[in-house]
Amino acid sequence: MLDPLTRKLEQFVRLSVTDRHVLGLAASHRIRKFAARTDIIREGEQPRDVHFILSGWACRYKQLEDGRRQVVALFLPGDICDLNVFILQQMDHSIGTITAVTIADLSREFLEQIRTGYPRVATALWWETLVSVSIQREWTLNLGQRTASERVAHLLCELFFRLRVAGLTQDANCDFPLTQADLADATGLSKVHVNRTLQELRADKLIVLRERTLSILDFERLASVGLFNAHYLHLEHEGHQFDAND
Amino acid sequence: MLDPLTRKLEQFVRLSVTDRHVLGLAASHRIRKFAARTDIIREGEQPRDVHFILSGWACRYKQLEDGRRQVVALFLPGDICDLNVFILQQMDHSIGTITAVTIADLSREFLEQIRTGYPRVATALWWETLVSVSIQREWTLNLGQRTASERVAHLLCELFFRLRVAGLTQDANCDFPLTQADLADATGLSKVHVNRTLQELRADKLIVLRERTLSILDFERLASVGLFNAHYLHLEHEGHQFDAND
DNA sequence: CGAGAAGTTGAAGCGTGTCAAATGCAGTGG
DNA sequence: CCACTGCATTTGACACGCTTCAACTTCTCG
Repeated sequence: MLDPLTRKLEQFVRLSVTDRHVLGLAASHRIRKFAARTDIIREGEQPRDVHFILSGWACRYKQLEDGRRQVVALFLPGDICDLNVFILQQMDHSIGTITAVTIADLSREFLEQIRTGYPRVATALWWETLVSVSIQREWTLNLGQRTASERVAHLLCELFFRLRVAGLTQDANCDFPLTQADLADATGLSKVHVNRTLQELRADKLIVLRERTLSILDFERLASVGLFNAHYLHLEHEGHQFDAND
Repeated sequence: MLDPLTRKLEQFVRLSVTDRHVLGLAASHRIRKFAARTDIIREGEQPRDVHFILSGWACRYKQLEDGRRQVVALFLPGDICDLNVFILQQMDHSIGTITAVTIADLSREFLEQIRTGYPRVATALWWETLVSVSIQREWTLNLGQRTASERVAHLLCELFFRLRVAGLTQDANCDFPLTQADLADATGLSKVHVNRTLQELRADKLIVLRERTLSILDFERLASVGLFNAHYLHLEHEGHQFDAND
């Protein structure tokens, strides 16, 4: 079994044995665990490390002074939070856990070492960053243009897709620890309306969602309801020019 | 007068004479002009260069199949579009001009040269990228949580702030080439509602906006209406550890 | 078994969208 | 110089998607 960081980056670039070795070391070095519903880092704090999620779900969120809360990104196992954000002086948002989470801290020094000595790994990290930015743009589109049912359907498609790539689905099923309140914060809808929207999707025989498990009954139709097109996830893996030869 | 790319990057990092020299060359090498309301690159195409905006306004936008359109970012003079996006196979969005625009194309080779030989410049480019991603997150918050008048006020504050940093304001005034339709696409509102919202801001003596010129009558109050806080623009310039000594 | 969290339901209100028409403004050609 | 054209802005009336509030039910877990 590959270590998770190698697995993640090989989505983008084929790595050499030494590449894998250095990643395996990095991802097993400093491990931290967090309980569900706690903050890993808060707005205003100074970021120290890059976080690699080994297990569990987390989110990036921003809050307005009056308490309104927007989840601006969701992190699944294998995701990397805030590559090189330590260039900035302070966090402009917080990162909190949804479930219990295990992370590997990747140090500034490690990343510097990658940058200078492991170009393919650096490329893969770049790629991962660009994908997460692309997802951010798609969320902007989601919030700005899609209706409630489109938003929810789109988000479910995206998450299922990303989980599948991470090997965290069984057939059409996956763990789904988000509460309706979480979905509301991520889609910019009220809890009540998320509830009604989910009922609509259930009534249309598109999904089953109960006991923290999601089943997609008809991905095609769900994708069409959510106007979902996976292009923005950039999973093409056609970067053969970057592949290792050894 | 500094060349514009040096000016931009010195927002973040103090550069050496050689740093400036190489940037001056890069930003004067391949220059292209585009008319207003044309596309620089379209969704699905393969990106070739990074674009540095010498003059004019442009935007990044995404469209749904049925025509709904979301502006996900605005580019002002001095902004850089899509740093290193050429790692990806194809554009997941389009970039179009608002006004006539002049860009300098920065080649892949130039950026590679920077990465290996000009670490402070590379850091500054990184910083610029991280800021643009931070802006993207703030827009997500804007669309997800703020009301119509908050959204518009917030956007006006952000643009005025960015223009000021770029030296493109005179006192409380600036050129403002966005139409109400553009504002609608950027804020996820309808044109009609943007119109009413602007009237509200005008009635409250917060702004004057006519003949493509914006005047901010009371920035403090406009910022408070829009729940605007400039932190996310990361203009602190405290990265002294990165400054050049020569 | 009890208590708090998560989910569900109904009713009412409002913020924003939609539609349609009028006005203003700038550029173009006769 | 004026009519013509087209785009941007403005206005009014109405519709509706979503929010809010409040109560109730169902889960979860110590």
